[in-house]
Amino acid sequence: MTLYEELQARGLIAQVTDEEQIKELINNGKANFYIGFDPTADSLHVGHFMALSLMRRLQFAGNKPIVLLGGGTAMIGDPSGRTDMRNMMTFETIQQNAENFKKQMSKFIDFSEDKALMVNNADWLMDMNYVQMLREVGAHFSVNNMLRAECYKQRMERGLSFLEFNYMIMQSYDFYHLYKEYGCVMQCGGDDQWSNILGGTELIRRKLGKDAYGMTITLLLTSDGRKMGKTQAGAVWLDPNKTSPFEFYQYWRNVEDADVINCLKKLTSVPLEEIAEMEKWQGSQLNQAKELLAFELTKLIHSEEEAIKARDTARALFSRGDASNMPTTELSAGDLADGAIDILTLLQKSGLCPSKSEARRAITQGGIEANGEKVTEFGLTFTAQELSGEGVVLKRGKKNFNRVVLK
RNA sequence: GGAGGAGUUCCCGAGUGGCCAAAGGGGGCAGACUGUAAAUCUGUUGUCAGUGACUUCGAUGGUUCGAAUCCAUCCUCCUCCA
Repeated sequence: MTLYEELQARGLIAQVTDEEQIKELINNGKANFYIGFDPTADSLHVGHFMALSLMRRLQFAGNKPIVLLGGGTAMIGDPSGRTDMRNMMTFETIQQNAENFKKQMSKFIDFSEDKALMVNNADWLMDMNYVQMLREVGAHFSVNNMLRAECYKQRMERGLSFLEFNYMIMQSYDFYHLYKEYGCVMQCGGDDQWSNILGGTELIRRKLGKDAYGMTITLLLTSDGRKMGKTQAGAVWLDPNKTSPFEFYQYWRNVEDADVINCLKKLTSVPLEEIAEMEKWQGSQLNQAKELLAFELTKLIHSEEEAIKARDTARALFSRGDASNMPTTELSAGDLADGAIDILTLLQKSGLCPSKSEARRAITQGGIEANGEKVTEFGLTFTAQELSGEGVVLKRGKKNFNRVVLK
């Protein structure tokens, strides 16, 4: 099975500009390609992971990836797929975010021996001269055409600033720049990037008379059409300080039945034959598939060691209700009043409940357990002694655990 | 630049002087049922304190015993005209 066929079989390819040429390029490891990431947050999240894993697959087949950090484009803000305007970010924040991205990416992409490249478009976009830019690049864009692009269409009703309108031009210029500087002939990205990518291939053709290619990957959606990787608390981050390996593991362990197979195909490297086997599974047997998904992804993002810890903890928690690696909150002596602490404060400090009022409600509804016993009174307190050593294991609902230990 | 309209609690969306911490829906959380799934049903959903207090309806001032609701100024967004 060729690389292209595999990508197709996994359902990763959304749109391509020229199928034959792209097959030829990537199957033979001849492509210099790039994917852009705008550093608009301080960590990568699951959405970026799709693109990174595509990059890995292509690199594995001998193609050379170029990671483009959008230090410059983040100053504009991509309107694609957004219904509202982005907040403007300062240059300092963006550069800091870019640094974080860099660190996280080097875990997935092999940058050694010139096997991959990382560039930042701030290096060429920030010093751009407006008039020069308009004459060299702006002249090649038709506003009529741009307005027809899906990403702008959606915004025509809600409002679109001139700033954001220029995003496509910036991204197109990036592609043109990389083509000239590094011989980058292909751009990949999420399917929401399709029109921006076409802008680039078009610009290259008009200015240089050369062909360049584009390929988009499907967005990871749930069976009912929502974006995956979002929780109530926000995105699922790849940074262990923002989303702990255990939480990360649990997110995937808890995906709906209808989504497991799709996730396995798109996100993991589990062989397609194995996945095909699992597709026949029914009912509770799917839990094994979910466990595999969670394990594989945690291993990939964090490490095998973390994945094992998370899996063992989860298994222990859901079968016996105790384990060593669940999220832990450390208290200091200063948190206690008269050598003890009440359950409401404890729930709040552990992060299981955002406020004492909510802690109260949770207890009223019978949703709180401490060391395996249902809590029924607000007045329950724990002494320093009870909190030392193994500490106290709090449980909210069925799946939220936290151990509180006095340091 | 001119003429209108709108900004309500996580989201949508009622509320036009006291009965409003604010209808209804969505989402979230919890309980029951389950497979750490979905669907369904029930409860709950500003904060702090055990029947009460405090903060909230774009912002700031004002009128009033009393305002999300009235007035003034400002900010933001939308529609139409230029």
